Parts: sequence; C-alpha cells; structure tokens
Amino acid sequence: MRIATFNINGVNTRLANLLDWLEAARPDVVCLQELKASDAQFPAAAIRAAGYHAVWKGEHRWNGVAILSRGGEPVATRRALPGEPSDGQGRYIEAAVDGVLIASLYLPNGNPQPGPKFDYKLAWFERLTAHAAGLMASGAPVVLAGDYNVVPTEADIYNSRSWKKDALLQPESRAAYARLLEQGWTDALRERFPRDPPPWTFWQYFRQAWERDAGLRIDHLLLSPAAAERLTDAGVDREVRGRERASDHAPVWIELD
DNA sequence: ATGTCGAGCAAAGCTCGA
Repeated sequence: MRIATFNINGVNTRLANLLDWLEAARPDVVCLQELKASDAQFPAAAIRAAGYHAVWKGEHRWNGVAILSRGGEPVATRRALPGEPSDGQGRYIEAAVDGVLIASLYLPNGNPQPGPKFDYKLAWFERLTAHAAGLMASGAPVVLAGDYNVVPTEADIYNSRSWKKDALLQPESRAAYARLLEQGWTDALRERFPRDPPPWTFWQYFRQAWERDAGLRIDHLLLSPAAAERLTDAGVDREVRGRERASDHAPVWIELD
C-alpha cells in the first residue's frame, strides 16, 4: 500500500501536473494540501476519471486538504481538529482507508514571526498533538501525513543561515514537532534515510532554489507503531519539482506491507 | 532586505500568502 503526501499549491492551477504524477506513480492513497479551492471548486470529476475516490475540505483561496484513494473509498472521520476555531480554515481531514486511519494536514506557516500568525501556528500544533495522543492510544495503524511547515532539525535544511528568523525553524516549532514524535510516532522518511542529508521535499521559488538543490524537509509522514511495523520503503518523487509549472513541493511517499 | 509565483479583485496593477 503506497501512501503519498503532496502539497500541490493550487489543485486547479496544477491539475495537469497532479494527473501526470498520479498516472506515473500510481499511489494507492494521496494526501493533498494547499488545494486553494473551495469545496465546490475541487476537481472531483477529473480525479474520479483518473481512478481515485476523494474526500476533501476546501477553503476559498487558501489552504484546503484532501485524501484520494484508488482502492476502497475513503471514509471521512473528521474534517477539522477538535477545538478548532470556526474560522473556516481547511487544514485537517482524516479518513479510514482500507484499514488504515489517514490524516492529511496542513500546519500553518506561521510567518511573520513573532506575531499572531506564529501564535496561531503553535496553538494549531497543540490541538494536533492533543488529538494525535488519542489516535496513538487507539492502537490502530495511523498515518499523519502532510506539510508540517517545520524543519525538524538543522540537518533538514540545505543551509539555515538565511532562514534563522523563519517560523519553520524556530525552537518553538521544533519543540512542538519533537513533542509530537515523543508520543511514539515514526518519522518515516527519516527512518528510511537516517544519514545526513535526508531527501528534501520543498524548494522555494526564490533564488533558483531548485537549480541549486537548496531544499528543506518539511513534508512528513508520521506512523503509529502498528503502521511503522509495516513500513518497507519511503521516498521523494523529486523529479516532479523540476517540471513545468511545478508546485514548490515534491510528493513524499511510503510503502506499507 | 530581497527574491518567485499565482489568484483575486476588477479591469491594471496591487495585495496577499507562501
């Protein structure tokens, strides 16, 4: 069972890019982030024609998350975290797919930092961690996949010099990520690539970051023990980032036995 | 400090968010 996460950065803007990758990579499950589409604007027909069922939580212009499956239909279990403010932000969707509980999440970016956006990021992270504790306690195979907007350690970025003040690298962001992992989650890509540097998952559009391979690792798949024991492989579909009109993220995937 | 990209709004370039 191949499960991927992909920040598509506009599901309609990059629909051709998405469909090309789906056809080539044929993942069983896909967690999408940054749809930048309302519920009504989600390209459900095109995705169905590509062979995928889908559940989604859209938002006008920004954010938006979805879970696609070409096996069994995803059964949505929630479309927001417990305790989320009713501000309409589409950042979390969770579904049961073929016996695995899967979440597609888009953690707030948090810039500029410090400020209300950074506070919102940390508060959102706390709600995620509280909910994740319950999922962990269930003992079920769980995959928390998405764009965490956190560079977990200094090894997870090409060079942190020009990023020191960025919300993605702040000690508070990293501590929140570490606290989540301490519940017992396995960071699948790091498990598969323990040696530095790990594969990057994001290359910003500025300053020829892709051409210089100046990347970051911010897209993560966290596995509960029941999922981690089934992990056989993980990787990044890097070449997707080099295509015409590409997202600034590449798809990240895991293989579960 | 800047850089790039794309959409929305509204009719072209600015603003926003990343």
